[in-house]
Amino acid sequence: MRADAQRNRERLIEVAREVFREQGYDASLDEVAKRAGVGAGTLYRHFPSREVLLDAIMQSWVDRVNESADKVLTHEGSPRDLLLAWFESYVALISLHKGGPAKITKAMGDASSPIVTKCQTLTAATDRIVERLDAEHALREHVEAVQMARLVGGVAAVADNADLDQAAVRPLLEVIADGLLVPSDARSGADAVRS
Amino acid sequence: MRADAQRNRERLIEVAREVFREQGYDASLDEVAKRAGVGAGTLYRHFPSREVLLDAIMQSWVDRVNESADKVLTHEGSPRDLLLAWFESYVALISLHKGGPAKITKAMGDASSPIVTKCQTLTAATDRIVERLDAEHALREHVEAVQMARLVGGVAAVADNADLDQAAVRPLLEVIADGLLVPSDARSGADAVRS
DNA sequence: CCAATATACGGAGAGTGTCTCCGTTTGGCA
DNA sequence: TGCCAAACGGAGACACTCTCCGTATATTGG
Repeated sequence: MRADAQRNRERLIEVAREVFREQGYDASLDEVAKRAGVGAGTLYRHFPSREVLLDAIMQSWVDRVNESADKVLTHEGSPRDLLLAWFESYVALISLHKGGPAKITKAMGDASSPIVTKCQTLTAATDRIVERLDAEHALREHVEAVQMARLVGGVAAVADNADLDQAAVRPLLEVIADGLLVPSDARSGADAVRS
Repeated sequence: MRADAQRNRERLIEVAREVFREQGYDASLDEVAKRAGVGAGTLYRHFPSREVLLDAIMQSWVDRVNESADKVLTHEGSPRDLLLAWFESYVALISLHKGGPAKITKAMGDASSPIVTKCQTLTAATDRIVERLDAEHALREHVEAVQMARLVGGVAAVADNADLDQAAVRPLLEVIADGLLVPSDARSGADAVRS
């Protein structure tokens, strides 16, 4: 790739990240081009669609997802706390921009989406959490990472839509956690085994 | 109102319902006007915004909500079955059109939304279910209808986004139900009292 | 039945956003 | 330095929302 093309590409990503943060995923792409000081054609040559641009923006995001999962897994606490910690991370990660949760839950099931690899990262991270909890026999039977992702994605979508703050989201996540974990009295046995 | 105005208004609602069902809530309003055989001005005079038009479309929907709640409440079965029956009705009711769940969960918290009364209908219906289950001591403490609406709305939003079918939605609703209901062994006592 | 008039209609067009096409410019190599 | 493939830019076609105002018509009182 020619040096000027490389520069423009990077600048566009940088500016787009800024604009999307300010105005949400629906922001005008021409605005992005203008603010980056390039023509609309240049933007669309590098990023044929809004989705492809989003994909590029999210490169660094993949690292954050994995870091968050790592961090959550080092937590020493009850399975419920661990699960809730991951849920809160999850919501935060997909709610970086307005409209983010909808975008991501939509792409989740769509193999042809340009950001499908990003979603896989997220699912893989969720899977690590599921495996850990499964090893502790803390989860009910037949709990899959995809379902967990859908449930928490749903909460994030509602929170994003209705402008809920973290305090309002927490109880919703607790309900989901309680629905996924084996009831507490049954679990106390498993806890005892583990410690 | 003049007779022709009345006619146009009704025709617009009818056509809009059809177009929205076909193309989702983002369908072009000019398309609605054209298909109804009126000018764009006529449409916008009757319905200054897309939201107002949606509100008009949904008049009959209010009845359906209440009917569904009535029907669910006549169910003879476990609290879990009753709750799940309502959840499925709820999802169906807000998923009548593509984009519906997002629209409704968004309006849910927004007192200035033109369809706020419709949302209240939905919340009121959910409240009836909550009261019934509360009377049976089947719900955990501090469960509010709003939270329930958000959780199920979230699932509906995901399902709508990712094109999930009913079979895929069911387990998600079960998780939420299990998270809201008191664990089964604790509940058996309450059941005994009721029967 | 016929004005007179309030009421409603229609569609051109302004504003905004997406995306393409193609003439012009430029980076990189021989 | 000179060539040319690669990249640029922005005008403009197309789509959608919403407004404005000249035109048409339903209604009503005489």
